[in-house]
Amino acid sequence: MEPTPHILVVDDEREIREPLAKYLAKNGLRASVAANAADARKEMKTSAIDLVVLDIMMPGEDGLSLCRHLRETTDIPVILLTAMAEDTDRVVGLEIGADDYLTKPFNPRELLARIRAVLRRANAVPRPHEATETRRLKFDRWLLDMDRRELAGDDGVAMPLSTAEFKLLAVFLRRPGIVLSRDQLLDLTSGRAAEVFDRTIDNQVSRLRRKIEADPKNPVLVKTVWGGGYMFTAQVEDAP
Amino acid sequence: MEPTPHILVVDDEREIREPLAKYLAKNGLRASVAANAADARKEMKTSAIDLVVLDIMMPGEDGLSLCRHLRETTDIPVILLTAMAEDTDRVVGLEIGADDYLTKPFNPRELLARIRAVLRRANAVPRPHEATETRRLKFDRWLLDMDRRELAGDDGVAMPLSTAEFKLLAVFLRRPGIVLSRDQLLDLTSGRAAEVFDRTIDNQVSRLRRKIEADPKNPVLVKTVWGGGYMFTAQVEDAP
DNA sequence: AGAAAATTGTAACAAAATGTACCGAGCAGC
DNA sequence: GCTGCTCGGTACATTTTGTTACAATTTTCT
Repeated sequence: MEPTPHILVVDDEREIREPLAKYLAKNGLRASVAANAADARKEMKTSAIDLVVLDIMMPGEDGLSLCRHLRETTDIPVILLTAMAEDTDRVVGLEIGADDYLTKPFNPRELLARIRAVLRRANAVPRPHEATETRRLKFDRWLLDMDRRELAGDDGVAMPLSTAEFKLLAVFLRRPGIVLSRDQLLDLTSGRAAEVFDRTIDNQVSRLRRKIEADPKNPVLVKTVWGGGYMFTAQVEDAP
Repeated sequence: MEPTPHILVVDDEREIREPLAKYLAKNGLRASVAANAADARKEMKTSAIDLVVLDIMMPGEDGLSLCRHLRETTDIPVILLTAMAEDTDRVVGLEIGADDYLTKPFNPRELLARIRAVLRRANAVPRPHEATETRRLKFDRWLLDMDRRELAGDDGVAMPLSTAEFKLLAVFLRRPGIVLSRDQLLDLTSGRAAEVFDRTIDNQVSRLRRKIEADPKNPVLVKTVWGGGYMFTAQVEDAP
């Protein structure tokens, strides 16, 4: 997949953040930095981040909050940095779903080892629908075969999908009931980052609607959330 | 973006209540306090509370009783504080339907983390298969599907709602019979704070009325409270 | 009561965001 | 090469939303 994993280091202390990024870059990883949760979110919108190293104690939005957000809206692995080795912190951090944690001060070499371990684990454990299990998904009056990349109606009639349409639909089916911004969708479907003013997703949504919505003028499956993005709103279930 | 959640701390000990509210306020939450269950009820009638932190052991009306009441008449999340870590307490508290609990003495940071977790859970659009709660609300002659973001009349005819209209209606339905100021509504719907003189909410109420009121000139569902704001006055019930 | 002030309703306008027709570059297969 | 399809970019129509202005309404003040 990815030749060089891209790590995002989020820490409000420049004396931690910068040398750490340099160290990671020196050891064959791409590294970006962010000084707070807001910057981190921005960075993740424009770059395809593979793993986040996150300081739990930061001014503004709490690290825990960002971690939980990541856990719930993406499946990007997170390694927490915490200043104190208190039990409550460990429990809370892992409850939220961090993949690992380190207590400051830490040995950079150990962090590197853990990053590699987590990435290995993340790549080994397949994402939900890239797994061997659910290869056919049912929604509304449609059935999508992920292997054949074919969409068929209730009546068995096939609806041909282009590659981009299939990818977009697959992304939606994996995240029903969640608002996805255009940036997220662009990143998730093609790995690109939106430059100036990108209407690509609008067009693809328009094309997808034309194929799967009964009445494309009044979309029911792919709702647009004004100022937010798009949301897939339909029950999705496995079809064995 | 996100409206500022408003937390109500109910505890009879001032030494707990006050510092806790200050701590929450410092961490980006709005916080009110109440010393007993009666005050808590009063406070909830005048403010739009998003979450209640409730000490289970209080003189007068019992905390458990208030919790049960909240659970049965609203869907405002509750986090219980309990002095004893006994099994009976945990069982009783969760049976009643508290969303979480902590045993005193507790780490404020942990409470903050749990508050955020509960709020996120409450705000998150649930995945279809988790959607066993109340995602369809009935009022007057209307039925609002929170998942599909669709409003339908008694006769089944759909009434299209814009994003802002849907958000406003959803906020009202979650707090029937409570006066909401324009500031609160602006915060709850769009997360904005009113600058100089903002008639945005007036307009959105006007537009919403045009769609859901039988006679928009004589509104029955969304009453205006002169000098106070607006109040939704209609029975709201779950529609399974 | 009547006048004045405060507050609300909403039409009208402006700004922002979205839908989609169309065009052309790229790319596969022939 | 040619043909047909895909897909991103552009342009323009449409929709949605915030702001302003002013009339209507309610309260307050003589």
